[in-house]
Amino acid sequence: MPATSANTQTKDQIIAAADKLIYQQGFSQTSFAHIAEKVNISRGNFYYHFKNKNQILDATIHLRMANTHKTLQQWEASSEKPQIRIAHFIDILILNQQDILRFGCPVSNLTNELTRLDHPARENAVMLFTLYRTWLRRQFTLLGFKQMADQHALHLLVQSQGIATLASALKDANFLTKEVAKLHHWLASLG
Amino acid sequence: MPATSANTQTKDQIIAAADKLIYQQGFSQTSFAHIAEKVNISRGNFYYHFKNKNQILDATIHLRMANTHKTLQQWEASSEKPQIRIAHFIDILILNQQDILRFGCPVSNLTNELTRLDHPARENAVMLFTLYRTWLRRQFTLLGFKQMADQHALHLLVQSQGIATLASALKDANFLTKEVAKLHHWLASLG
DNA sequence: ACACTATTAGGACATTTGACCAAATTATTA
DNA sequence: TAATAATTTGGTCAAATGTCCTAATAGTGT
Repeated sequence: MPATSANTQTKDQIIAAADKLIYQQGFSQTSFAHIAEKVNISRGNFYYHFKNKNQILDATIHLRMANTHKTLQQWEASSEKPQIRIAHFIDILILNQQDILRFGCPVSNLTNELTRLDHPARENAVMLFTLYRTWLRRQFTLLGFKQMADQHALHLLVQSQGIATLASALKDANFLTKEVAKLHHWLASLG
Repeated sequence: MPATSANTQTKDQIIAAADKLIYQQGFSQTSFAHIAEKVNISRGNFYYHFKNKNQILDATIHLRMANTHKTLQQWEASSEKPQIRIAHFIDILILNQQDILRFGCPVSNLTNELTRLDHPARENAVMLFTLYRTWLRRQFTLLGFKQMADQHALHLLVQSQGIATLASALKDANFLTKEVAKLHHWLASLG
């Protein structure tokens, strides 16, 4: 069976599988055996692409940061109106409804785990929060807010975190839908 | 070295240590070796008091349920005014500030982990949420709310979860304090 | 065809884990 | 004190884990 071609093929597949498994099971619970099974490679192969398990975690976080950056740019390009852009953020709760109900929020999950592990990569995980916070703050600034921009950004982060946590714990899709509607109303009442 | 006396001495110590370690490190990351070190017993001793690791988890959850029940009763006895009772709930974010900043909320942490582990004890962990929800709903009912009582209860749970998550991720005690003040204002504006 | 590099496979290793057990120790009761 | 029960110890076991290493294989350029 010939290798399919590209240089980073296997490496990217490992990162993609790690990304998904870390979200679903957590970093500690995600073993090389699990990833190897998903990607169909041998365990020993990892150490050609990565120095150790922590480097896979780093690569995963960098992948998430890149994806987040891309998403934020798409939202920015989707409209000139900050309200519409911000609405996209609220809607990720709906877009990822299934996953959120099953596993919760990937950002807070990883941050929380790395915090409790006292893991050096914690800072990078927190940066995913900061990415959203900074972007939201900018949108609220464009909306005309000055001092309140950051508070509004944090408000949205608090709400989405609380909603995701409760919806996942109660496994209540209806609750999630209604809370998202509330958030949209709040956003509309601002402009 | 003679055993100190009481029958459930060691068993209770195990559960207490497990409770703390599970909060700080998570259930999976809490090993018998960890607990044994804290309680100063041998690893083999566990299987005299518990059938397996899951039974320690069960005991821990039951301990938390008992403690929560006791706390709710104390809040109820603290005042005739539901607002004051509810205020106690809000204040646990301040009371447990240190721990929350370091480890997050113990209820959602455990529920989230057990959910992602597909662990049978998940249902019991969720019951800790339900305990607070039901109690808060009753207080809001006493406050005069009927249909909205449960929504208000969920609102408080969402807020406290979001605040705890963000405060822990950002490690920002000031943010936590301010958000708690907001919650108190919201509560005052209801009555 | 040949040599050289990139990639992968598979095994070995030490460590940790939950689990189990028999022997030793302590406490209780007759 | 002697006998019985309650409790604790320390060791063993198999499975899983991250890490490391060497040999095999695939790909590339001469």
